[in-house]
Amino acid sequence: MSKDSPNAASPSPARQRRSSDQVTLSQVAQAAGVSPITASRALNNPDKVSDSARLSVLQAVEKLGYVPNLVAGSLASSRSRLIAVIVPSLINSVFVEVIKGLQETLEAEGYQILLGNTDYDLDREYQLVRTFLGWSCSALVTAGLRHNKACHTLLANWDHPIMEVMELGKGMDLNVGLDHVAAGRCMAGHLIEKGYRQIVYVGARLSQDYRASMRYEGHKAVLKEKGIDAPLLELDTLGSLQAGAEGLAQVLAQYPHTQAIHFANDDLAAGALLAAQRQGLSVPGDIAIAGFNGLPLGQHVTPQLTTILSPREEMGRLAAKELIRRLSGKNVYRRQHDVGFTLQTGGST
Amino acid sequence: MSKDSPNAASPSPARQRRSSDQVTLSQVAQAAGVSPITASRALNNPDKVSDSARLSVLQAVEKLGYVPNLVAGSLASSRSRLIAVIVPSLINSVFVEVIKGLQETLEAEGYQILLGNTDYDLDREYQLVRTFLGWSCSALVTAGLRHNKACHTLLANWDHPIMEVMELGKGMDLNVGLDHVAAGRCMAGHLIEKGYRQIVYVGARLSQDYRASMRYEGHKAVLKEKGIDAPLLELDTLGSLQAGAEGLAQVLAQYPHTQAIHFANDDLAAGALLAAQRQGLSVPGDIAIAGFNGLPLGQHVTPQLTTILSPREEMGRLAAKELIRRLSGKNVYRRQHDVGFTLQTGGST
DNA sequence: CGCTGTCATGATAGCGCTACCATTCGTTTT
DNA sequence: AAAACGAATGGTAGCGCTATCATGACAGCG
Repeated sequence: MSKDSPNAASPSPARQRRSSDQVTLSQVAQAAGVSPITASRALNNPDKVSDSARLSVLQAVEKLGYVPNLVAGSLASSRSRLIAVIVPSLINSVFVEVIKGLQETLEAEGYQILLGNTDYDLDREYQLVRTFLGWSCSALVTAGLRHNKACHTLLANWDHPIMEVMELGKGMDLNVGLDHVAAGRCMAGHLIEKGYRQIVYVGARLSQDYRASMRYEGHKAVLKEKGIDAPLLELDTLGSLQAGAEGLAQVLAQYPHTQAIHFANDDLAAGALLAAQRQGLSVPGDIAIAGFNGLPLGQHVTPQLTTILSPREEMGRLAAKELIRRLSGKNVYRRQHDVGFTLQTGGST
Repeated sequence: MSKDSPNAASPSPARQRRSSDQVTLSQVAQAAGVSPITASRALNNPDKVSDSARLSVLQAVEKLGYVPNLVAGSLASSRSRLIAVIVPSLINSVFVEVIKGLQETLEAEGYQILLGNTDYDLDREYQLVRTFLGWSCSALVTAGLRHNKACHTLLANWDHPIMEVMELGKGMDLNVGLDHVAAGRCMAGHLIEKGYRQIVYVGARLSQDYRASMRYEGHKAVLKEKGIDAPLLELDTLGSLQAGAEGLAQVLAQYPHTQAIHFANDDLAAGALLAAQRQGLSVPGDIAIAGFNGLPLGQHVTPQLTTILSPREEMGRLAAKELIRRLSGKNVYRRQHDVGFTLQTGGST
């Protein structure tokens, strides 16, 4: 269906634009017998117009099936009610849960989410940020505090709220997250306390998932304090149940005396636990297993997985609330929010 | 004085707009010594300008740190390179995987995703569609073929591609999905073939997740053909491991002679399987369990879960490719794509 | 040598909406 | 009664970009 309407043979219309048959605000205004600007106010600042004007505008909207052109509105007002959200991965359910928390809160306030996925690539992040700034987003949410140089300068000169989530630290603007080093310390402390001494930390793609390596730092520090070695095994695949199973196998091969494995996340840990089960290994008798994140799965396997519960949806919701507060003019409540974490001990350690 | 630059101290500037300090294309053009329209072409239709012009424009862009204002561009061209994606849930990983497939394909072509979540509410979907149309999206992707009346008329009058995914049928425009009734038949057939006769179908919120109830229809039809009763148990919570465990308990209570349970999805099925394990029930000896989706988890539990594998990322990728084809002018390849499904038999049946 | 065709570039005029003043009118204040 | 005020409304001028047409330069061609 090609949409060429220039059938009327007007000899010299000078210039012609494709007439987008769309209903415009002016048409609504005309139908309602008011000026366009009043119609605009009736829709966007209802309390700035009289009841009668508002009513007739709303009726005209209904009658004509008017759909506001948000692009034009944004250009005119340089406000878009779009929020850019940039995450490193959609496979990892952790980020999806944060998005979920963001979304339910932001949508309720009339904001839309522009979603970007960097696949753990900071250059990709920069490109996404550039694009999103071009949409005059009202704010930007990004996972993590690390950005490349270009991205950093771009954001530093941007005069809208920036929210960095997931980890805690000195960010560019607003920050909601948790202390991953502390989380690593916490779990390592737990394992020590349980009497384990031969403990291997297993992560996947640590250079990308640098938050997992921050947890390893915490883990290592605790073991160091006790004079214990902290071997690290890095898998080359992304975190998954499958990878966890492989991690278990590699640990057993490389460090046969291992008593406990501290996995970088629950996907790995659960994968290892289920694999151990298949192989007839006793957990924690033969090997203890711990994870991170507190995924539901961990509570349904036998034994239950010892893990650290991170409040992911809550993180999204809190981030959204802070952004909304900021966007409504109320300036800065707190720049940094520690959402904390909870050690959840299960039978697996 | 033809144009008054905003910094010149004109005593009575009559009207003043907040001068958005942002670098504009005109400034770039000026710095490059070309007209704005040439600068525009240099960025958007590089092969329409001379090499020298293109080069100087690109240098000016770099030097001034120009970020194109996509809002203005979209208004002028009524093309936005935004794709609206509307899903009913983000908790259900199935939709996230479709989004992932869409995204990796669309982003590569320079499209951005505007994400909306209906929470299985068709009125909410209508609101989202309205908003998204206001952004002059280039296309819209929505999960499912069912919409409310208002949404339907709105979309029917919209002259951009509409892609309905997940299920298969007569859609508004393009459609990529699978036949859920057939999938239900397939699994029921498998269970029958395995010799089970007392089979309960367990779903969660079937009025919302109507695709699950389509699978039930298929399931029921097969049993009917064999003259077997097809009891249905509907859970009131959303699909989750926890709900699956509860489903198992309820089935055992209400239908003590049950030999097999056909769950609406793998979350439920895996939850039941793990629960059975905790309770010392033998699967499939005491009870057989089947699911739908082919989540990785199903392959890691013992016994492996019998399920139906649906190509979710593939569905997203295919949908994106079809959209891109359509958006590039190449008209309609095929309006409807059946991505199919695969029965994956595991030890659980 | 004029005629047409192609290429690179530019001038102009919006896209549909809202910010910014200006105006009107009825009501309050001094 | 005059002045001051606030509420409702409207006129105008853009927001920053691109579609459309117009132009000039130069090549090919009868």
